[in-house]
Order: sequence, then C-alpha cells, then structure tokens
Amino acid sequence: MKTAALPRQQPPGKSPAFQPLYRQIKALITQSLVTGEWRPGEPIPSEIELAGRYSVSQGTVRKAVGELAEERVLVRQQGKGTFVATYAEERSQFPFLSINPDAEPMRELGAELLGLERMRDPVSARLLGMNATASVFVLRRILKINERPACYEEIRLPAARFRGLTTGVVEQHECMLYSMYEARFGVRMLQAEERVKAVAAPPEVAAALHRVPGTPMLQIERVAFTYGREPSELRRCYCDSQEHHYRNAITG
Amino acid sequence: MKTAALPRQQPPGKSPAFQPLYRQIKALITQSLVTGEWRPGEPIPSEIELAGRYSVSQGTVRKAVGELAEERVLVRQQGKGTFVATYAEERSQFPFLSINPDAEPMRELGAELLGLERMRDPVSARLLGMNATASVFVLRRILKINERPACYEEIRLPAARFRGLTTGVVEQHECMLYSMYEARFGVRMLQAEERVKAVAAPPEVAAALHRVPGTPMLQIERVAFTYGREPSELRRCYCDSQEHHYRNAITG
DNA sequence: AAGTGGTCTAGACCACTCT
DNA sequence: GAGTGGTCTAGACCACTTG
Repeated sequence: MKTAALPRQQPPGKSPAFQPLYRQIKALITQSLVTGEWRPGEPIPSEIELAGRYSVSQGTVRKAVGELAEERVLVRQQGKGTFVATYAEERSQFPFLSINPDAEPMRELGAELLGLERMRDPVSARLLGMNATASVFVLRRILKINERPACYEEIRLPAARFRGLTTGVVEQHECMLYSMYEARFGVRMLQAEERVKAVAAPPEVAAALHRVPGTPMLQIERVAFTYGREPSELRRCYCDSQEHHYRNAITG
Repeated sequence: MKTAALPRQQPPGKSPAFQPLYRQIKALITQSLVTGEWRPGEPIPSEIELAGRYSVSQGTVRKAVGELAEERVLVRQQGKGTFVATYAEERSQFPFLSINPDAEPMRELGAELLGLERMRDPVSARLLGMNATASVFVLRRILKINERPACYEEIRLPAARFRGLTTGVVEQHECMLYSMYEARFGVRMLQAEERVKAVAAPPEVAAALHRVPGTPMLQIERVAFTYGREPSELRRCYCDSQEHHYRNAITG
C-alpha cells in the first residue's frame, strides 16, 4: 500500500512547531469556523468530502473531527452528519453553571436584570486583552434557581465585540446569556476559568439576596474564552451558599 | 481485505448492552489492572502483544489503550512502552488539589498531622458504600502551602481497605496521601467530586488557621473514587481563602 | 538494530437517518 | 437505497528509546 505523497506543511523531525497532519486539518477546520464558513447549528461537510477537500484519508479527517468533537466544538450524529455546536437547541442546558441546589434537583433558571451600562475600565480591558481605553459593558443581575435568588452577578463584556447590546436584547433572551452571545453577536464561549473565594457579602449583595450583610458567600470570578482562547467575558458572582453549592468533578 | 471473524461478546444491534470491540478490550485491560496483573509504575505488554493476546488488530488495542490514557489510567511513552499510571514518580504533583496561592506560584506543600482515630460513623459508612456498622479512619491535618497554613482537613477512609493505617505510615509519606494510598494499600484514586460552600469558620478551624472565629472560609467536601468508581475517601476541608483561591477550568 | 508507540492510508462492513 | 458517522482490519512508514 502506498503512503501519502502529500505536501506536509511542516517536515517531521527536529522542527519544534511540527504538528501531525490531523492537527493541521483540525486547524483548517477551526479556521473555517472562525471565518463563519460553517455557523453554529449548521452541518459541516461529510468526512469523505473533507477528506477530498484537504487531500487526506477519511481516517485523518476523523481524527481531526474527533478532537474537535471532544472539545465540544463540533457535534457528531451518526447517520445525519457533523454539526457546529450551538447553545440554541442544545439539551446541555446552562453552560459553565457550577451552582446547584443542595436538596432539590435544578429545575429552572431565571434572571432579574438590575442594570446595563457602558464604561471605561482599564483593569477589565487588560484582562480582556483590549486597549486600556476601550469600553466595556457592565451588566448586573440576580440569578434565581428554582425561583429563589441565588447569585448576584456582575458581567463585563468588550463593547467592541458586543456592539449594540441593550437591556432589550438581554431581556429578550432571559437568563440564556451565552445563547444570546452566540445568536446575536456570533461569540461562542468554549472554555472558562474560575477562581472561587469565601468572602463576607458586601451590603448591596446581601440586600439583593435578602441576607444580612457579612454573610459568608462564594465569590466566583470567571474569565470565559471563545475560539482561539480569546478572553471575551468577565464575571464576578456572589453566590449564597446556604442552600446551594459549587459543584466540581475532577479527573485524576 | 477480510473482516474480523472474531467472537464478539455481544452481537451488534438491538442489545442495549452492546459495546464495541475496543470497549470490550478496554474492560479486559482494566480487569488486569484491578487484579493486579500489572501494577502502578509497571509497563503493560506492547500493543502488538496485546493484539495477539486478545486476537484483535493493533488499531483496536490502540483505541482501548487511548481511552485509558486519556483517563490517565495508563501513560504512553513513545519508544518505551505503556505504563500503569502511578503517583510515585509522576511529575503531575498534587492530584486533585484545586487550592492555589493568589499571588505567588505554588512551590511547596506541607502537612501537620493533628490526629488519627478509628471509629464507627454510619453516615460516612453509607457514603463510602459500606455497611453502617463498618469502621472508618478519621484523619485530621493542616495543609500548608508555601509554608503557610491554608486548610484544615478531615479525611475519612474505610478501615477495611486501609487495614493497618497508623500515624507512622502517614508521617512517613508526609503530605502525599494519595501516593501513600497507592503504595501501601494499592488504592489509586481516579476521580473526585467536590461541593464547595462558603461558611463561617468553626472555632477549632479558626484557631488552627490563626483566624478569628467566623471568618468566611471555603468548605470543600470531596468524595474520591478508585477503579470502577468505588468511593474510597471522604474529605471535608476548610480553606482560608484570604490568600488562596479554589481554581477550576471548565470546558464547554 | 530492534522494539515501542505515533501517524497515515485504504478498504471493508456496520448502524443509523432520511427520503 | 443512498448517505452519514462508527468500527475494525492490514499494512506501511515514522520518531523515539534502549542496547
């Protein structure tokens, strides 16, 4: 059986930047996602078509698509095709939400919008990889789990990426912010990093969650990333953990 | 090219319990790990040998081993072989540790043993999947990060699995409990689930960590699982989050 | 040089979905 | 029945490690 006489972008061996063929294919597919050639919810070409397009075997395409599927960038459905992942129709509700009720199951998520403003904030701008003078949107809301207030959230978004954001847009999508980001602004969040601390609730947070000031609460700081690991959202969340907890599954 | 005329343990199709061949191979390999045929740190047979042993192709073995490597049950080393994962020589220090210093990098982990007792505890026994009258070891200690006290931990272990545990054994392995479990008792932890809350520090915890009672602290409850997802360790940790935080990376 | 895992191909058959 | 992803095989070549 003859071997692929295909042009490799990097010769194997010494080169530190060498990537196997399937990684190169993976990068090409990712590129098509970034440029919007295939949009969330849409099918991408079949494996056989992609193999032809990139002049590699189906197996190589499978390995590239497999990694993207593992990262939940793509979703494979046997018999139907491979689709760009989307929050819109996904049954995997509540992306990135680690807060759960202690006793009951999570039934319903709601949000009460407190305010939306646009401002300059050099610290946030830096964390979002922007120029220090760039504007950010600041959105404050109360998260309700099973109809009880659970969290006070402050969300910071780069104004450049979210041009035209209004309270109307937010209210239209209720609590499904990530679904809104994707549908209205084409920004899909893929990863997030959180830092959790225990703090005494500041007065305005305590008031909003109907607790006495100073109640111990979880303070959760999150940075969320889009394609290419670009930071595109900052959150600071104060969570009342008297009836809720932060859940995490760790693997070795 | 002829197709495998091999005995499948489950005919494909309707059967809900059907598992592809590589999963069956994976189960057989896992079995050999459970029985101790291959022990932590040791190499398992080469892919070609395994293919012969199970009468499948190397590709099928690769897929089974690949999944186990992803789950960090096995470790592949190009040119050398495939090894059973172990904490002993691993550079991946501090398994399951989510606490990090805010400012400095994590340099050094230390522990001060407060006590070890054996007792009956029906609640813990139930969580560990044991008979309610079974005994558990209770181990209390203070975790020090970069030489500063950071956490107060209570650890509960099933006495049956950890027969012969003494303070001497614990002190000999210092803070490396998981490495000790593996080396002394053949119990390797693979997964853990944590629930985090913010609470006011109880008096004895506050005293141990040199804080005033009532200081907000993270309360982290953990269940850790061995092969086959058997719960084998319970932890409750109070963590002073004034100079530390709980870190979590979430993926989609 | 021999042995190991890592990549890639080519082709077969299967299960599933849709028309 | 046609098309899709899912599994499995067989064989080639590569990179890496060890003697």
